[in-house]
Amino acid sequence: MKTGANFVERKDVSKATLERLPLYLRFLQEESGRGVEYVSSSVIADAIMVSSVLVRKDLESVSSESGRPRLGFRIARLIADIEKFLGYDNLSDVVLVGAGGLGKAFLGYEGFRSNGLNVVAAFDKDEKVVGKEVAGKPVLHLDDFDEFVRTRKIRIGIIAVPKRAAQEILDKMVGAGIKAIWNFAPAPLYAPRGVIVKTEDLAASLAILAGKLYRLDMDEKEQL
Amino acid sequence: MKTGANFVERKDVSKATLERLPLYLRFLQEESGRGVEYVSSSVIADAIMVSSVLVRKDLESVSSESGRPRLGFRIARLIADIEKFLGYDNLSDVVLVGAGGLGKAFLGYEGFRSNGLNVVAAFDKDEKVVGKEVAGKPVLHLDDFDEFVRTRKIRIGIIAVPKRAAQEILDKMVGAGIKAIWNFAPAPLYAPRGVIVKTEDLAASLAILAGKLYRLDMDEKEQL
DNA sequence: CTCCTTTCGATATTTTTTTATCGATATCAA
DNA sequence: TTGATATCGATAAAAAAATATCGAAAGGAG
Repeated sequence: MKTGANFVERKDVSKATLERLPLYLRFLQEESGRGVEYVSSSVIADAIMVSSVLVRKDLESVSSESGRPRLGFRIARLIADIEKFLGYDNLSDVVLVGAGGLGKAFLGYEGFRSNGLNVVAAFDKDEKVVGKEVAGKPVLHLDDFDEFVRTRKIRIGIIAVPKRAAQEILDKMVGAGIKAIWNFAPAPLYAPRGVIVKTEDLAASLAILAGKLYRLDMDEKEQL
Repeated sequence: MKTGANFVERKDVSKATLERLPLYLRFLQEESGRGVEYVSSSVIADAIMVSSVLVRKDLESVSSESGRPRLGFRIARLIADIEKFLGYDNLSDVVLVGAGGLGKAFLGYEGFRSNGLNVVAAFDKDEKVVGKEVAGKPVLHLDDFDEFVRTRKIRIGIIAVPKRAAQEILDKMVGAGIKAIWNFAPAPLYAPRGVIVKTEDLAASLAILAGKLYRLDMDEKEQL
């Protein structure tokens, strides 16, 4: 057999590190907002609930400046470094396909902007929503998708359509030049090499949580 | 310093395995629906985009029956085993706090049900939404939260409120006896031991995707 | 100025997760 | 019946990620 997923994942930081960086960033921004100038790895560690060694290791890969003994890291610099590494310095435009419940929620979701992301428009086929605005963002007809994306050179797309339509939308996105896709349809999708797909299975995520709870209960019973 | 996160995570399966099981389950259910009776590890592997060895290893931890050479695994049995392991055999009731955009989306999200989860009601303070129904689920006032949860013995909660209210809601949930919390507010929350919290940072997730794309671009430029 | 404490950063170690390999076995076809 | 082969499961190896340890440096206290 062949070994599966062989996605784009260059650069030297681990996937796990990549997932922690935004958490560090958020914490640092908060501290910075409160006037703090320096922060030690253990403070970050406690806030994020990881070990301080891990924090230092993570920061090492992105920081342009060493931490200073007895003081810690310069927050301002750290923020700049992480943002640069994550690509937040150029606000990324994002398009969304599917203006149902979840789609609308994204249009209004606070916090994208602060992470350097900008959902510029939604697309749908349903005449009932096309032409309207949600949270100030236009809902356009899917027929206009291709041109819109091409002319704006948008490279990030969110899929929030029913399962059965998801693959079709993905293909459409790829055809329009989109390079990174965040998929919320509960279906595995196939994309050509060079296109990054992250499927976010909400049901599965919640299920994992429920599963943990379940097995926790079991353990408790065993102990009695 | 102290080593960080020390959460509930007993039983022998790895976290990574735990995250793949629902994906296997979904795939198996689809196949089963199409009348297939047996499936080999490589077929699952291809669908989920992992290696077949990994699939066998994962299944080993939960399956009550060995796979059969040349045939594969009995789908029906596998589904039952995974569901049992994940705790899907007792439909878990879930409550949601925050009936804004994201909250409403969850109330209507297809796919929870099929994963053994049942969002029974939403709670909010906003009089404009309280008393209404969304996707057939009632939106109740937050004042009734405690009683509702206690009498129904609900143990899973979803937080979909603005950041500033999140910790308060978490405390309320814990007070009402909830043991597992899925948090969508972009804030780190603190919970007592024994309560599982999974913070789902949508902005960060999208940011990670954008970051990958960004660094991919960088690499391409370097190569030219 | 000197000592003390905090914190870093480098290295080594452990743990976890994934992949590779290979003999055994059960089904299918002739 | 017999042989070919897809597929499993066990074991070993590799890779990846997290943790432990410790000397060095830098700021603060006396």
